[in-house]
Amino acid sequence: MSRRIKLDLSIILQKATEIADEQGLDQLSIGLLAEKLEVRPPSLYNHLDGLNELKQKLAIQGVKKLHEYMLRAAVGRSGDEAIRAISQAYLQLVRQHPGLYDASTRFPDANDQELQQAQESVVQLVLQVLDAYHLQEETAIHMVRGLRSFLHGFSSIEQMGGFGMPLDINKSFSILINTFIEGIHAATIHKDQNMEMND
Amino acid sequence: MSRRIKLDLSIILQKATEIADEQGLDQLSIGLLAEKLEVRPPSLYNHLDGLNELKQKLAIQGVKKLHEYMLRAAVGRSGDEAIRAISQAYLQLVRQHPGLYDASTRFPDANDQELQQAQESVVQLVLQVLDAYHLQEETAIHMVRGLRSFLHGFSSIEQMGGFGMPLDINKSFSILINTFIEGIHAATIHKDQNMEMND
DNA sequence: TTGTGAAAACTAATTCGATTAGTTAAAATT
DNA sequence: AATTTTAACTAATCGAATTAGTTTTCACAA
Repeated sequence: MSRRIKLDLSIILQKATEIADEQGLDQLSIGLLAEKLEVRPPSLYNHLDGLNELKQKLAIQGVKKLHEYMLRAAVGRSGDEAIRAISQAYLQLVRQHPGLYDASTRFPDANDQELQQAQESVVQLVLQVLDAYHLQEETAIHMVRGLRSFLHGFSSIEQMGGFGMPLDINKSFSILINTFIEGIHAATIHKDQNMEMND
Repeated sequence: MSRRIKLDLSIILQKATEIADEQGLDQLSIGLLAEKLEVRPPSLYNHLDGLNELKQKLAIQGVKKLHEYMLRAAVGRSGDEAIRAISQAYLQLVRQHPGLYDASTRFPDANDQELQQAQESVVQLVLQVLDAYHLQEETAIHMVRGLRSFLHGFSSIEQMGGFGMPLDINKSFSILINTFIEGIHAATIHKDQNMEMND
């Protein structure tokens, strides 16, 4: 007989991702995961330190995949078009990997180097897109926060089934992104003009 | 000797709220709650059906309190000022009752009448505030979704310590709310050209 | 080919939190 | 004062995560 089963961290993460995305992150348990992998629960401990660490790894995967989606969307685009594209990519990531995304917002290990680096990549990508507007540095950061807040809020609420009204959700999304884009235009104060805002 | 302890659903909810707000919703357990109430865990089952029901009750409290905060903020205000006020109230609620708010987004029982009614109240309140802009009906709903998304996103990210850059968070918030308000103004299409405007 | 060591599976046992069953004490009501 | 009800309690069960300790398989060197 060959070895009962051939496990591997990446196989484990893949199956865990499937469970989290399909059944919800809270349904992900060592027991269920072991069952799907046709292995006894303790076997998983040869590859990871426990459920919590597993979720943290998923969190990292989630942010990396988010960056991947957004990067792909941003390639070859700039300005308003780029903002629309990365926003759609964000929403798409959350729709396609709700469990992974959930992990990335609920189990981020603030001390993890890899996670921080992935998060930083996302922020940098958005800042780069905003570069086209020549905003003041601080303003650009405020806008990144705004876009991120909106995207996280919108997709989270959609995931929890929170939009009750019978009105097309995708339409809301694109209208609101456009609204935000107008806001950026309004906030545009060229660096070259170098205005000082003190308060 | 008098009865060992005097329990009561409202006392239980109050203590549970304290724990959830101070230590995080995930730290709330029957065991810890019983300990804080100086009672044995099983005693709590005389007053509620379990941990899950408890969290659902907290969710309801959370939405009710959110409405309460926003309503108080909206009184006597209208237009842009009202939007700023209810937005600040939202953020304040999340800051003062992170656990309660968390419960309301993570454990809403979609079938609960009381919860639905409380949520509906919040939506109605915001719609009422937006009335001042005489938006098209659909547009108004899109804007409610936008404001809600932003507020939920911003406060959630703040709670998880997600704003890493060293830039004042309150300033971001007020700038972004103003940006959103400009967006509403831009979206303003009068339902009825004969209606009087506020600004 | 065979023996050995490491990796990674396994079984068995522990722990901890939630929950249920069944008992008893206090309070309220007649 | 007796009885009924409420709400505490103890004891027991259950399920999930984890740890301990054992055994199987595989890679590789003699």
